[in-house]
Amino acid sequence: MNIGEIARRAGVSRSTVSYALSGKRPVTEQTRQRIQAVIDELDYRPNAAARALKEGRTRTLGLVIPPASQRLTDMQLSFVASVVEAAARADLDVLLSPSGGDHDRSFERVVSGRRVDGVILMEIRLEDERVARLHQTGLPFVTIGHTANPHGTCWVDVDYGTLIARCVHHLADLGHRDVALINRSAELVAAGYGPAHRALEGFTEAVTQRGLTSIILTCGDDAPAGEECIERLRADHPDITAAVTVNEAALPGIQRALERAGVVVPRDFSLAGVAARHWAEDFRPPLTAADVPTLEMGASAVELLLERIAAPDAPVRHLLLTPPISLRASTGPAPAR
Amino acid sequence: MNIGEIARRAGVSRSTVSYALSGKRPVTEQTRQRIQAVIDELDYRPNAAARALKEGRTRTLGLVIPPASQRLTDMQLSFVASVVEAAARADLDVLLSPSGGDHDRSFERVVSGRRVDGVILMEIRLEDERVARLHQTGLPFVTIGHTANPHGTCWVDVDYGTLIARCVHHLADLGHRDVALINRSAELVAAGYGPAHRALEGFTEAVTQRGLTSIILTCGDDAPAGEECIERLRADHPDITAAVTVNEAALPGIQRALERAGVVVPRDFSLAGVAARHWAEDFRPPLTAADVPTLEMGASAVELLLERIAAPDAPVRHLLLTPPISLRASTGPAPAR
DNA sequence: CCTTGGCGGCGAATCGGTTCGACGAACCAC
DNA sequence: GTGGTTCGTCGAACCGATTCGCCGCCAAGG
Repeated sequence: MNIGEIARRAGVSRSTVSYALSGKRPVTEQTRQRIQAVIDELDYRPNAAARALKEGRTRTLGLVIPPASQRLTDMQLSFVASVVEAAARADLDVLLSPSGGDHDRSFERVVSGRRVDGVILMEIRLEDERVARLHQTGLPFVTIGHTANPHGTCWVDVDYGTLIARCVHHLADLGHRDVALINRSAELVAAGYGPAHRALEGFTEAVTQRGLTSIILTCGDDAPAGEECIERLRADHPDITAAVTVNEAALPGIQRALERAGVVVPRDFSLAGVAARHWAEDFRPPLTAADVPTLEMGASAVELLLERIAAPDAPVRHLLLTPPISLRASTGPAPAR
Repeated sequence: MNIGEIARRAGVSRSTVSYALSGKRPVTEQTRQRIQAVIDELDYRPNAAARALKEGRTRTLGLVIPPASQRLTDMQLSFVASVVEAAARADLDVLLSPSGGDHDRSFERVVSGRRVDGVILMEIRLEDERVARLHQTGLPFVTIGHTANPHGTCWVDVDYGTLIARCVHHLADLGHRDVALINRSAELVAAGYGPAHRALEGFTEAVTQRGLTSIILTCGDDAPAGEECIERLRADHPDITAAVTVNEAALPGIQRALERAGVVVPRDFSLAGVAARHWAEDFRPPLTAADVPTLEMGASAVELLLERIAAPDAPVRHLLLTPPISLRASTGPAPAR
């Protein structure tokens, strides 16, 4: 069931079948219908490999994900979903490539076997050798998140620094004088993970600006770590009244530890941060937070990538999103001493 | 940077380069090294499309996922991760295809454009037209979950019926006389979603066998639905003492609602079920549950698929897993009346 | 010295599409 | 009737790999 078979049965040449399908040259309505009839009958679909070989493009996007062995976070998953969704809308397929760990073979296959027309990279480190590698190959790519040097690369990101700073200002406005930052895990900070670093920067800046006492904590990406973190915080700083966080996965644990300690939010303790919407809404009471627009980010990443594939030499573009902070019910005035 | 370029620079023919790379015919160590040197220098990697065209296989697996618009559950994500992981180990790439909704174009591209060597299908409905379509195309495939007619198709699944029945027996052994089933959403049940149906079957059978009073509830796949479900349950049946569930995503809400109502688990109320491990462990108190072995299932699915690709006419194989129920702390003797 | 055989390497065909140049027929204008 | 267009179609080249058949060379055996 190749194009030759179709051509033979329809009594035309292979090129005519091709033109009938692509419309790149006119074909009589009559022959077009005859061809279409044969195609429908045989359920023919052109071979993707042959087409890719001749056209020099694969109609496929590569999506590089963190190694699957470590559980993907909800937010990462959400990016995957939105990228796949956006790609499907553009009639493109998505090839997954776990990178890091011992999976660099997969990454190499994808980026240098011309298996894809472009790549979307997530979970960017401040210094990321994969970015260097992609620049080297010349393959168009867009990152979700950005490296220490933001120029020269297309990316989409959330402005964690500004958002965390806004949260701090919000808490300061409410009269809080001591604020803690519940950051991502110590490993991620050590590895130079951008959001963790930028959250820290924004926090430090805002805290200094407002003359607040600050406490900085790292916390693993799961509920037990969140519990443990709040216990640590209350043990070391019993009179703390507010915290900001970028660690959405720890929220259920944070909530549990606060409840167990008899701390009423927001009467005794205010919490704000950056989190995907459902994490914020599932928190009790609902969390005042900037909702990370994962869907929009994935879609934008695909959009930027398609632009870049179409015009590889156009100047790079960036998208730094600063979604508004949704006031919910987890922040209130500082308790009187 | 194609194979011809390498051949020219190394002073050999294209076929020799190919043989040097594949080792399918002997090549002098000397020329092999000369070729390798050129390859390293130019960072050459064979064009995947050309190879796929000639070889007739793509070294790529298709993974059909539910439409990404509806948030994927944790378990689905876990399958995706484990499939990608297992495929990477076999040096295969994974092409993602959202299906359902208006994404059938993507599905069609993947299954009939010979873009992949085989397909893994998840979120199977009891009557699933995608399975029929795949049978029609003759493309090897394996499903995670199975259809109403389990014969004729390769699949890997968890035996929800047996597991839920075991949970019911466990509760009956503890003296509980009234047991509720907290199933998946009404929509899923209506759509003929296998796990929901089989959980119901197993539940009904066990409850009948032990002569218990049963209550059957459906519940959406998120925390708020879980809360609402427990409230409904306690309003309609205030004296209920035990429940089983296959709805892991509702667990946080279930926990919250029970706490709020002052119900102490397991003193006043026992809960058991089937859930991915971390859901069970995050529950307070930790949930007595059969841990769905998602990693193993994904890996097995890939394994079965590879077998099937190698020998398409071999008899189909099934893998019905019945993981043991881990006794944790959420079940106890029925309270005295 | 001639034959046989194994080894290393080469050339050409092939996979299944797309695309370019060309060609015949029909049509119009002069 | 002839020349120029336009339209629809065809044939052939091409994309970049793999693989089959063949050939030349050198060593071993008769």
